[in-house]
Amino acid sequence: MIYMRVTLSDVAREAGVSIVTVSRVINSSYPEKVSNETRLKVLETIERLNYRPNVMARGLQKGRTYLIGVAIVRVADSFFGDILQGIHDGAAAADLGVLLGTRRLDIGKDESALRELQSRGVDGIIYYGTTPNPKTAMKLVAEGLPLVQICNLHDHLNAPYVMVDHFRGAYMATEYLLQLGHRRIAHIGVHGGADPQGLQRLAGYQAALQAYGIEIDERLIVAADWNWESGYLAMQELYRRCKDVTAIFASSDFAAVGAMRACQVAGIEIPHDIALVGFDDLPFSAWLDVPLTTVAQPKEAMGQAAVRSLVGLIEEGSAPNVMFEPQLVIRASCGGNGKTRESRLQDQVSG
Amino acid sequence: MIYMRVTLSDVAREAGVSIVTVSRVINSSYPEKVSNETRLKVLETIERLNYRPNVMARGLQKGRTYLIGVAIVRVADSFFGDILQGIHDGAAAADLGVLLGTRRLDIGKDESALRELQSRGVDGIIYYGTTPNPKTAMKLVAEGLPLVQICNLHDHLNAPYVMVDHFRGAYMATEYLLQLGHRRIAHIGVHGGADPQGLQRLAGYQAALQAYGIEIDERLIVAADWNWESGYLAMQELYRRCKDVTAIFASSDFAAVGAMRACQVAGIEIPHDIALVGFDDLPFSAWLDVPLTTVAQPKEAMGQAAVRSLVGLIEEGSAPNVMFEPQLVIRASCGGNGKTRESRLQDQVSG
DNA sequence: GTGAAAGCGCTAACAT
DNA sequence: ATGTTAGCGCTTTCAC
Repeated sequence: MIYMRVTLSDVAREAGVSIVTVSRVINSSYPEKVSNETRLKVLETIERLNYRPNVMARGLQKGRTYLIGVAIVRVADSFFGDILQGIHDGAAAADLGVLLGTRRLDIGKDESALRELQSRGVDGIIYYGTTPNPKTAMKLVAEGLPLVQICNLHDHLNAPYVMVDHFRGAYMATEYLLQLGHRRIAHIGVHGGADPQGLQRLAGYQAALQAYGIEIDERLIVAADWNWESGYLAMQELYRRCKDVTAIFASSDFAAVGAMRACQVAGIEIPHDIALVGFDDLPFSAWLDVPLTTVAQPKEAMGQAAVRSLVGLIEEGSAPNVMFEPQLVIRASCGGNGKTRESRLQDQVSG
Repeated sequence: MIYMRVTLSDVAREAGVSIVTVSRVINSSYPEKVSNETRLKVLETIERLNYRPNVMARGLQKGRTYLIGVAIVRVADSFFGDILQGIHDGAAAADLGVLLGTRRLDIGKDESALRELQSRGVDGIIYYGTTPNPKTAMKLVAEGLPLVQICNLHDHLNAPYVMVDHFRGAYMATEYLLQLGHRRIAHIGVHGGADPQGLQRLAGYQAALQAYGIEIDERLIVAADWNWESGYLAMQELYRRCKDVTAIFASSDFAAVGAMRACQVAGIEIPHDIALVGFDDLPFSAWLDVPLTTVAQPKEAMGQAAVRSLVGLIEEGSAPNVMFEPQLVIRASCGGNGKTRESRLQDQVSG
């Protein structure tokens, strides 16, 4: 069977009125411009024919598609999944559709994803950049396409952003370790030039150390990536470099878990031998054998905020930047007064 | 600045040709119907003006949107994330856009998500149902909207499906435990009537036991949900019921991890005291303290297959059902010859 | 080879 | 209160 949609004119014909009248009934923008009798007749016909307005056709006329595009690295990822969920919920609330424009983690693949979204006529784009120099995004902004940056901030991109204060989050994590008495604190992080947020977290780590009068030891800073494996390898590298480390701030929970495993294998006990703090508060972090102390980002809230900003940009032409406060979630991986998973679960179950 | 797209007629005017000619240049369907000179001139103009075709307008004319809708429960989930990634990649390869139609886990919320997608004029829908009686989906199929079911199979829904053989996967998991010598094998699973796949996994578990001449003990079957907490609670319940269990087949890795934690807290050691098998092979399962033996589904491949099926359905009017084979991934949670995480990682790193 | 005209489903502006 | 006309950006006849 061929799929033929019911259109306005079908309804009009069936109801014995003109197309415009039906349109008026549908669009409440005409409160009392249709007689009650006609309105009822039309509504009945719509119901009977199972009519659904064609959003695309409406969009063509209005110059809007009521679609927003999301340009993120990939969706199969705990972190982006939460962000995307927030975006979706926010969009649903604003009657906007969400169009995926993912590209694989390859740096520089922004181009095609963004152009693709533009070509589909999205009203605006939520952009998670992975390039230090986001050329295509800048071009689109220059062309006037509403775009908001999420999580990552690009200096040269003239678009509002929604993100968490990475510097402050890293500072908080490091300071927490310092206050616990640690002095040899290592950092496993992402420092590729392409990742603004990784650099900000590094800077926060360094600033905290300096604030406590501790000299920065480059040997304690190990590069990793946003995944488990790299955290594992980074931990091995770190241990190769120096054995006197008592604490680690990892700039993502992925890396932290990888490091945890490397410790386990090497017979290093967490938190007894080494204290560990992560970043992001990913869903599994609370369910590890040693629940992870970490810096949480309000991921879903950020997704929703990004939609609100984008709507502002589309409709008012401007939107403020939104900076969320990170929050230190203290669990067991630094020992001390941290809550254990067990007590947390009791809270959860009883609460 | 207002965002005004460059249109065909802009290009035509600039290039001094008609709109149709430009359209012909764009659509390679007219191989040699345009003189080389004109073609070059037009292409140059397109480049200069940075023209991008308006996919929506094209769709309006063609009666297609080149958009497919994805109706899944939620995106912020390791499982759905992978599926969605597969769908996205498959769609990108077929030049299709992916529109999100998520609804929260509430049963019966299918309705609005599906209608919303229909209203946006998607060419077809990939559907993960959560209702035993998917009324809206059935109505859409009856109306002729191409729809393929993913992961879950609804008996009364006349639409092709792409999924893994849940029964067989559960059978394999249980048989593995049986071959390891276990006889008191419990099952933590999802048996709500709304979840076809949970029931199939239960059936596979039961069939394996029966094949080995073991009577089914209802006390060993505990209901859970697709999350950690419920696995944790289910394990506690199970242990309350009987203490002689030597193995557990959990019908999702989420539940398995929850059970693992409950064991840890209760001082039960895995795999020494109890062997554990999960289902789904979620990303974190390999990174647990005791890496989880589990039944893997080819999630991304299934997403891609679903797109191919949907394209077939849209373009040919039919598509075959696709049933993937589950695969038992043996790690450490059942002891014995299972690979440890450590050896796995060596493979990974060296390979 | 190229262009003019019609129309996809809808809404806005202007009648009546 | 209802209808007529025009046009959103594009593709598809059908002429030239």
